Amino acid sequence: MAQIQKPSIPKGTRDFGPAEMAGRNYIFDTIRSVFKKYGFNPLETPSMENLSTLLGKYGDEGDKLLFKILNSGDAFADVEPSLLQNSNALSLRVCEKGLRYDLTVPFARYVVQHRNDLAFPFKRYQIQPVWRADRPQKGRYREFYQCDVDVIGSNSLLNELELVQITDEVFAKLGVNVCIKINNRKVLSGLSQVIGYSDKLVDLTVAIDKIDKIGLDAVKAELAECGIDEKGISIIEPVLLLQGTTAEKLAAMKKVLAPSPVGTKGVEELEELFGYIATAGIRQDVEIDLSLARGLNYYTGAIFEVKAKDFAIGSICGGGRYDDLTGIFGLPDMSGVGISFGADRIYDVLEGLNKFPKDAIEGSKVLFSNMGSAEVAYLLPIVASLRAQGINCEIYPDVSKLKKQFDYADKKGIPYFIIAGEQEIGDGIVNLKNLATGEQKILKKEEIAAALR
RNA sequence: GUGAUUGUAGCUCAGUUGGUUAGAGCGCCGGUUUGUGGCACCGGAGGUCGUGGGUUCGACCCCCAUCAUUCACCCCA
Repeated sequence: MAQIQKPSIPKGTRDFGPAEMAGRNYIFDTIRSVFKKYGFNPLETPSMENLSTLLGKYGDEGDKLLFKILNSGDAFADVEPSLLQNSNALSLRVCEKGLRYDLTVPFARYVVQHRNDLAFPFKRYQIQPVWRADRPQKGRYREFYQCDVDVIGSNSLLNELELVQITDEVFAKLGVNVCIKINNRKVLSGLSQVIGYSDKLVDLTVAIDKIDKIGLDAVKAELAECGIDEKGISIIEPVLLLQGTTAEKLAAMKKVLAPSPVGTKGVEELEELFGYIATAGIRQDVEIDLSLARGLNYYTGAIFEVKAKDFAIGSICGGGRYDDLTGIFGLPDMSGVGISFGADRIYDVLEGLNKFPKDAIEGSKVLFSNMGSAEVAYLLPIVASLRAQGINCEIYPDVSKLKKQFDYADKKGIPYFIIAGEQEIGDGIVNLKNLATGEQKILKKEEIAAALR
C-alpha cells in the first residue's frame, strides 16, 4: 500500500458520491422540470467538437482555455520540425478536436446542421458537462455542468421575459434569494459610439464590468490606459453611477445615448423587457446593471447574470442574446437568446445555505437481516413483494452478526430493520424495528408494506 | 498565464532553537454483548512525515528543485 502511489483525479475534477449525487439530482430535476414547463425540449451533443467549431467564439481568453484533444494514431508523424518551436501552431496541427467549452456554441452548430428538420422558433434545454482549462479555485472547476435553455429563431423580447420567469421559478423552488441583473450590449455599443471610440467596445466592456470589484477610480484609470480620453470618460461616468428606479435609470440612459441609434435601440429593448417583467409577477429582484458586460464575444442584445444574495460565489447563471452565432456556421438571420444555470455553483450555494431538503437521498426504506440460508429463503419472497409495491429495500448479503448489519443500516440511513430468525419463521411473522426510536413490532408478512408507509 | 498558501495515520490536525522508539481526536477492526445498532469502557491495526537532491554527527523541522493542494488575480458557471 505504501509503495503504491495513491490514485487521484485530474486537477479541477471531482467524484460525486451518493450524498453529492442526491443533491445534484435534486438540482437537475428541479431545473429540468421548470424548463419542460415552458415548452423546452431536451438536446444532447457530443463531449467533443471539431476545434474549428469552438475556436474564435469565446475571445482570445476563451481560446486559451479550450481543452484540445490529441489526434489518435501517430499525431506527430508528419509534423515539420519547425512547428515544434511554435506550440500554438503545433497544437492546431496535431489536434483537430476539443472538449466543448459551453453548450451554446454546440447548440448553434446543431441548429445550423439540422435547420431543415427543426420547427422554429426552436426551444431546447441541455444539461451536460463542459470543460475549461482554467486554474481551479473556489466555485471554479475544470469540469462542470451547465443547464442551458435557449430559444433560437425569434427576435421577440417575450423570449427574454420567459428566461427571467424561468430563473425566477427555479430559484423559488430551490429556496434561494437571487438578484437577476440585466443589461444590453447595444447600450454598451452605443456608449462606445457616443464617446467616439466604437472600436474600443471590448476594452470598454471589460473595464466597466469590474466596477463592483475595483471601484470607479480604478475603472477610469483602466479606461484611460486603453486610450480613451477624459472627455469620453466624463460622458461614461454618470452612466456608470446611475442610481434610482429602473424608470429613472432608463430615462437617464436615454438622454446620454440619444446621439447613438444603436444605443437608443438598446434602451428601448430594456424598456420593453422591463415593461413585461413588471406585469409578470416576478418575485426575485430584477435590476438593470450597466456595469454588467460579460466577456463572451457573441452577445449582441440582452445580457443576463444571476447572483445569490446570501452567498458569495460569483455568478450562478449567465446568458444573453446572440444575433450572429449561427451566421458563423453559414446560417444568417437567426437570432437566439438563452441562459445557463451553473449547477455546481448552485450546489455550493444550497450547501452553504443549508437549503437541501432532508429527504433528498432516496435510499432503502428497510434492511432485511441475514441470519442464515433458511432465514434468507423465508425473507426473499417478502423482499420481492415489497419491491413490487414500490418500496425500496435490500437484504444484507452476508451472514454476520446483527451488530454489523445494524451498523450498515445506520451508515446508509436506512430507517427500518427487519429481523427474522427461527422464532419468526415458525410463527410466519417478522420483527420490524424502527432504528430511530428503537420501537419493535411483530407483524404478519402482509402487514409489512402498510407499516412502512 | 500572474501572485501567494499548504503538503505528517483513512479524515481533521499537533509536533517545542534541528536530537534517539513521530502524537491526539475522529474513523476503522476486535472484545465486554455467539438474535438487537447508536452510549460507555477495554484492546488493536495503520505513517519510509508529498517526491528527489543538498547542508549536518544527526532533518518532520534548514536550503534548492519538483509534484500536488488551496486561495486571489485574469476570466468565468
